[in-house]
Amino acid sequence: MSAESTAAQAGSTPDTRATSLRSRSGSVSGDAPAPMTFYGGNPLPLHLTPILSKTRPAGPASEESGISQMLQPFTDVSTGVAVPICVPYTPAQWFAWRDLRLQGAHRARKLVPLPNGIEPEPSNIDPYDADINVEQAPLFITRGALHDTVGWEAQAERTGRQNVHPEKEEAQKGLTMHAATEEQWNAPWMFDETLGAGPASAKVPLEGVSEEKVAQMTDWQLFQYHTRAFLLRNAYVPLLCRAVNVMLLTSTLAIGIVLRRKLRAVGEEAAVGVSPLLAIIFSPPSMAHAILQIWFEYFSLPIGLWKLSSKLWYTVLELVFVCLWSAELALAMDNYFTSTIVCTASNSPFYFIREGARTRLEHQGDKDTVCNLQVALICLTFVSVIVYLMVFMRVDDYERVVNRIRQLGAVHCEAKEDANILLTALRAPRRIEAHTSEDDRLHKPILAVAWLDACADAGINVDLRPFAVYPLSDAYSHAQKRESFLQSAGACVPTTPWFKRARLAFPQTPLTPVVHGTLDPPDELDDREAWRHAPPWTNTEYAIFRPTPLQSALHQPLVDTLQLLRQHRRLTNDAHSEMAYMRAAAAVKAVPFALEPMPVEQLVQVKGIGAKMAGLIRQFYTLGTIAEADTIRADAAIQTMLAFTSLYGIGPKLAEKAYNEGCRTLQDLTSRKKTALAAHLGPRESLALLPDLSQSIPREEAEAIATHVVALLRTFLSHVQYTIAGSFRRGAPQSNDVDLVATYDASELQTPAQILHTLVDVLRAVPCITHIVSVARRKGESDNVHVAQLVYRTKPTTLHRRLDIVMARRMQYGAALLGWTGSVLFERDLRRWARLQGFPPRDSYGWRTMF
DNA sequence: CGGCGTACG
DNA sequence: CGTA
DNA sequence: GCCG
Repeated sequence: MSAESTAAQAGSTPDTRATSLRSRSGSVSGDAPAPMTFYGGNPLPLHLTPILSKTRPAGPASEESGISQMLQPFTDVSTGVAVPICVPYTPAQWFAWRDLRLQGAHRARKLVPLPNGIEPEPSNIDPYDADINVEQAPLFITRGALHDTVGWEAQAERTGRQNVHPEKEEAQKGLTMHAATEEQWNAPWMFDETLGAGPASAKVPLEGVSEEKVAQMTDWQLFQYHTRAFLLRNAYVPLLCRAVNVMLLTSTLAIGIVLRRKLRAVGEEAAVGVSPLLAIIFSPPSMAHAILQIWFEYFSLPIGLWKLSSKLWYTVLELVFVCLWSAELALAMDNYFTSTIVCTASNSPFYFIREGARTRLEHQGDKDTVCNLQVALICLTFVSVIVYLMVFMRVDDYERVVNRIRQLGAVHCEAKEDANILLTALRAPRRIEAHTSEDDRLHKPILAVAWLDACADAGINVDLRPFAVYPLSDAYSHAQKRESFLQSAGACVPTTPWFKRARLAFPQTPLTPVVHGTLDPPDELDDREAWRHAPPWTNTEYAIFRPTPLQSALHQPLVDTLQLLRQHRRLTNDAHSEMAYMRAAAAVKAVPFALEPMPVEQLVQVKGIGAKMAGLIRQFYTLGTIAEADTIRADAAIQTMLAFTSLYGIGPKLAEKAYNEGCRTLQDLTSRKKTALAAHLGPRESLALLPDLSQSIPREEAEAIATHVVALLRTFLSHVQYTIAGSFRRGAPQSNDVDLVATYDASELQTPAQILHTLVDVLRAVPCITHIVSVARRKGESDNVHVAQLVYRTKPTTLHRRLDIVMARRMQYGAALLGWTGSVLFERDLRRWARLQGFPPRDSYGWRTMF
């Protein structure tokens, strides 16, 4: 909603609006704004909630890498009721808690060793690290700690393995393609932006195999390897095949001529029938055909890209030659056995006396020559037929490839523009260049078809580098610096999942204990008491039981890669797979020891990491990357759709739809019809706001916004208490939106919805909001928590900010705080666990349904 | 092999 | 279907 | 895609 219409609806003239703007701007923080007469409020002194002011003392926020989320009691000041809730904490508090715990203040727990593989090693481990050392604290049986966090009365004593806890919202910066400050932030996604691709001029490396591996190979393996590599990569292999074909035809022609001349010389033209003549007739067109095929192979459009009818005609032509040469073969054989010069021996079953069987060939040697030539003709014709049939098999191969693509769940695109990977039988770089755009070559891996088979055999997305028939961009090639098993599979097709082999190379290595955050104890350790009950890292299925750092000190790159895969699953509407990746990423992020040296068997023991994830993790630490992630990064369609979803109201479905309708830039989206999905923030406005909204908000500004809004709230409402929730509350140094959870005096008669509406009216009148994305409707009194989604901006010179204001009744304040602190995974696991415990369903804030 | 968070616009 |  |  524009400022003008807002002002008009508020009934103020432009002049008074300007005045009010000026007078407010000076009082954003600190002194309360002048009471607005028509609301008759009673402003209260401002005070910040402890969460932000205590856990985030002065200092550069970016240096923080502490644990961000734990279950902790939170006392409702007004009622004195303990409302345990998760709060963020810093490395300082983490160490403080650990100290307390070592002093025996922590709750009792029983250690259960991991089933196998990880034996406690009598090491000189710093006892201070003991509880985050997997060797000593892999699994726990603890008392459930959650019941008391949400006001459920019953405390079920529960045993459960606990572990993995994560967070989910954090720096997904790597996925934000368009930074508003950059030029052309709305430009379509480009491969080289993502991958830093250079000109594809490098030679395709033939080997991915280390010298040691080669040295270990037997001669036969070496031969096989080189043969495969040759057939797969050499540009002249098709030419060679055709050359062999032409040579065969030439020989056939020559033999036909020789035979014919020889017989003609003795007046016995019909001695071996007409097969030599036919050979002479068939050969020239066949050679022309072969040359035509060479031309097709090296100069024309690839057959795979032909129109269907052209392919059919091409096939028919092949068929014609198959027929001709089959006929010639049959005839030549018949002529041989029924020849009047009797080539067969008298003891052969094919021998029989023919009427007038005789020969004018004067010498037995001449007769033998003729017979041998006829045999040669038969053989050559036979081979020719086989060669033609092989061509047919190639045609069949195309169908096979298409089927295989379907089997693998991939999509076969008729138009190569739609594809993100190009498969080809072509080998000649020139020719590949001739039939792909530079765009294609830069953006899309061009692979031999064998890659498909490798993927099918291995059951995973196999490293595509060894199958490239055209130089890949740097991003694909750089990881080759690391030696890998995938590469030792090289150009050949792996027949077993690669991780089965990889196991051999990763003997069990001692685990190195590592601690989160900085090792230097912080200077001041306040709030010791508050962290008394913080749990150590535990191997649990539920995120809610585990402390999780905002960023993993050990695995952040891996976490980011898994998150990328998660995004891909989201865009491809695979919700459950997406969740698995979210869980896995979160699990990895929370793990306080290095996963890099661990073999698959141990990785799998981490809850949330299964066979596939373990394989991917091994792949990541072996190759330096995950093959599928590279594919995704190079996938223009995915990246484009990802950018689309950065608009408010555009999710996976709409992004896909728009992409299929031809949209390639964010601008394209706005020109689409029927796009206004979100109530007051359609694609057009969302796009206009994106440069602002994609910029992250520093904590200081979040506090300023909260202070300002609450000041306005207090002009008409008493006993306001508030907290900045969301990722800020989890310790994030910056975020993309501000979640403000507020509550008020329990004796107040107005409903949260009414208050919210009043507040929004005030905000509009100020004006400090530009858009109202949605506001709760005025409903019955039973609505205890309501939400307003706004776009906040004080003056035209500042950035637009997404602001969610949550208004909760006092009874729901703690629950609302918990609900709005997140992360998403935390919320889901909280509910999952609660349901498992048999807690009755309550609503999101503790009343009707479950959390 | 079933289930995977939940409410609301 | 999108968002929190 | 993982877990029970």
